Amino acid sequence: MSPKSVTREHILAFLRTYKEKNGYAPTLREIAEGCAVKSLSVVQFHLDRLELAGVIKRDKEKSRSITLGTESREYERIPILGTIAAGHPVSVPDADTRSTAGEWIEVPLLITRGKKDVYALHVRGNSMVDALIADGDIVVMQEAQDIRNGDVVACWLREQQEVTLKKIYFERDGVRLQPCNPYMAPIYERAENIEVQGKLMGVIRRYSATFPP
Amino acid sequence: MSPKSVTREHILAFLRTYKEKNGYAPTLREIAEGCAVKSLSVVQFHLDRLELAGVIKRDKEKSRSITLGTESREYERIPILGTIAAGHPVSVPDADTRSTAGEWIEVPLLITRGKKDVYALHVRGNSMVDALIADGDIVVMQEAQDIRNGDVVACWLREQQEVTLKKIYFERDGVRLQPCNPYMAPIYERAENIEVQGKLMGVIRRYSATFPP
DNA sequence: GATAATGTAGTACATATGTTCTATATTATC
DNA sequence: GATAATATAGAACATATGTACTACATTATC
Repeated sequence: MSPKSVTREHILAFLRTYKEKNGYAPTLREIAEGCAVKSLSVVQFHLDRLELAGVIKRDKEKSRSITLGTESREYERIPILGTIAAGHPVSVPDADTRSTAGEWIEVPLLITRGKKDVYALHVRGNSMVDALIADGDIVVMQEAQDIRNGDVVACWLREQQEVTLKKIYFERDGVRLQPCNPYMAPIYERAENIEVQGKLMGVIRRYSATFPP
Repeated sequence: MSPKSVTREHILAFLRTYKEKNGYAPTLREIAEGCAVKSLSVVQFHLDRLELAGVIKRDKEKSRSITLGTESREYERIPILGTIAAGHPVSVPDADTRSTAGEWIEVPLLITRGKKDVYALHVRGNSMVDALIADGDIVVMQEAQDIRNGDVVACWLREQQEVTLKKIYFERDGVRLQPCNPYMAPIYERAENIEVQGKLMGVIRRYSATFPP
């Protein structure tokens, strides 16, 4: 049997764990040490083969530039697919385009509850303070399906050309949109004017420490 | 208005797009070139600030080791020490009592930034909507120390006998408390009347699944 | 067993890259 | 306007890091 190079497999495994742990790729010397290989050229050799096989990719003369072809997906890692702002509808890439999303965030199970089709959006601007959502927040959303009374949804108001985050109630004359801020009054819309773009699952806010106001 | 350092924001944006495009982080020189900054030390300077603010993380003397806060895959388990409500001061048990805390929550490192003395509180009531915090939210706090201008703090107003969450600014005649809702006006208090009880680090909100109204 | 294919070691080198220092400009604060 | 805080520039430096080359060992194939 051809051993298929145990060292090569070892290097590949090392790459995965190292990137998982550190968030960036190792150097040739770190690989050599981590895989008990005594020579840099050996690492070069195997990396060349791995690259030829299309398992990894790296850029010439750039340090720590190894990227893995297979991205390990795991746990509660969800993609940050874009930005939500008042004047723009939420546009979410197709499921297949999603793998290329650059930013990810891990959110508590408390929020996602293990649901599928969950993604996150950066919040830009202060147009959603009436939903108690601030500029810079990250909102966790689920794709619009099975919307029920009381769900907090992002909906696009066609006439007004804006996105709003409100509790939704389907009533006999139309739709009631209730702000999350209990001190604010609801608005009423015809069903044709609203387009539900996603269901709100949670909010993650972080107060930046050292930035001036 | 304070510019919030346009260069710093630029660098942060550059980091995001570069990592998204290449799969690994840029070097200091690449950042300098990409952000039209002429000096490496300027890049160093801003990276230090960004790291201090917990937005990025990087490892000493390692090239291309910048990771974005939103990529952090780690969690921290922190105790939920009690409840924060308008009419009651925040009472936090001693550090030694803490191990016996019954409730815990896992929060993203994005929020805690690995700091010590971090704990969580349930929010009860709607008295803090002006801080964009809703009934049922969980706030992540840090014990009151090293409070700086612009920090969001929980403070007990002695005269009024109430807790409020506001951005704090120490000015020459007293203290300015600025609501997080940018559409609301600040209040001014004498320093003797306020007692800072903790620094706000983050908020976790979960929208409960479809309770009827 | 000869020969080629494959894998490993070692070393030298150029440069890519983070660090540190000083000096100067710009902006806030009182 | 004086003083501090913040931001930018420039250069010198140490080393981290990828590359290139030769030599030797191990395994496969006939």
